[in-house]
Amino acid sequence: MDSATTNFTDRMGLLFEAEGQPRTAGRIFGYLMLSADPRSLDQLAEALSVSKASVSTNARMLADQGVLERVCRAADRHDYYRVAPDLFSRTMAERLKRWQRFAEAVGEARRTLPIGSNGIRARLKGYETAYAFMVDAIGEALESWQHGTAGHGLAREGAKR
Amino acid sequence: MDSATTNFTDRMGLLFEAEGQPRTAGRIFGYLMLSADPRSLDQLAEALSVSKASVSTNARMLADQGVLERVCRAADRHDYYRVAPDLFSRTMAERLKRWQRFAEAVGEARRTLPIGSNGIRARLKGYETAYAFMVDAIGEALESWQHGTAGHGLAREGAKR
DNA sequence: TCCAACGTTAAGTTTGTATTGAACGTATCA
DNA sequence: TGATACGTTCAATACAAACTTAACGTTGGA
Repeated sequence: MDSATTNFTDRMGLLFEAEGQPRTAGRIFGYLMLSADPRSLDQLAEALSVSKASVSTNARMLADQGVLERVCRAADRHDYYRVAPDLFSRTMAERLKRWQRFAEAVGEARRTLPIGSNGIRARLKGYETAYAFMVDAIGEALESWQHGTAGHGLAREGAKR
Repeated sequence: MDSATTNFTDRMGLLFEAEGQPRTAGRIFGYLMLSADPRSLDQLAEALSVSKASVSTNARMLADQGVLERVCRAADRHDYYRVAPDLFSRTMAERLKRWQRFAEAVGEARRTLPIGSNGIRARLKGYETAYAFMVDAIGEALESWQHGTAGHGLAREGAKR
């Protein structure tokens, strides 16, 4: 494993950690980002110097999130993982979901707040409007990216698979 | 403290936790979201049943991030905190920064990868392009929101202060 | 000049979470 | 039908992060 790969791998570990995810999950992701081919659990455990149990848990979690994809080869009992072809869309969608959870909480607070809190209610409504606007804008941008109408001159993500 | 406030406060604690931040930070934020006036450290500690030290640390961290704002009253030695008037912009800007850190790491990997990894390099370039596109789109959306040209019919955030 | 009320910092403790090694269940091949 | 090679799960451990109590430095008032 070359030094560029090591650097990137560990850096991803820290970035994931800052987002509240296990460091190992980030390192798996980083390593797979720089892998030409899908990797088996054993390969990952070996390359990252972590137990196979940890790799299994973290890789499956990332697959559940849509960050990784599990691929099977015929006549091969190994599980292989790679970065999801539609990583970008999935990540964005996940982010939108989180913001929506926030907006939902704000909306519920606004509706259940005791009477006489009109100033606060107005403020909350403002936040809801702002987030709805942004979710909308991002959703549209995502849409236009996926359909390759963004004028960036590249095939859309995952299109060739 | 009414039940709606308690619910929202604790819910924010959990949402913050899922984002990798201390639960107390989220609860402070939630409580201030529903407070008509700025609150002192003592008030926060009392309302949230946590030590003043914890409130001090977390509130200052949130202020550093631009989530909260520290306000001073003349002839009063207390620090007061409130939710930042431009919370929405600041939060979005923070998110963009995080994505940029990710994109920077990808770019550096692409440039330092050993020779002969052309397939990977192309893939990385694709991710960089995608993120650049999205950062751009969000930046523009943010801009149009701030200038009140989004057609939402509301004054822009923080405008009245 | 002392005292009291702040916010901050530091040390110690607790709590939760990630990782590990081992046991388990399953499937494939001899 | 064993035996082996998988991935997963579980209990125990190790680790890291957040909170609390206590000490500290500073400021304003008696």
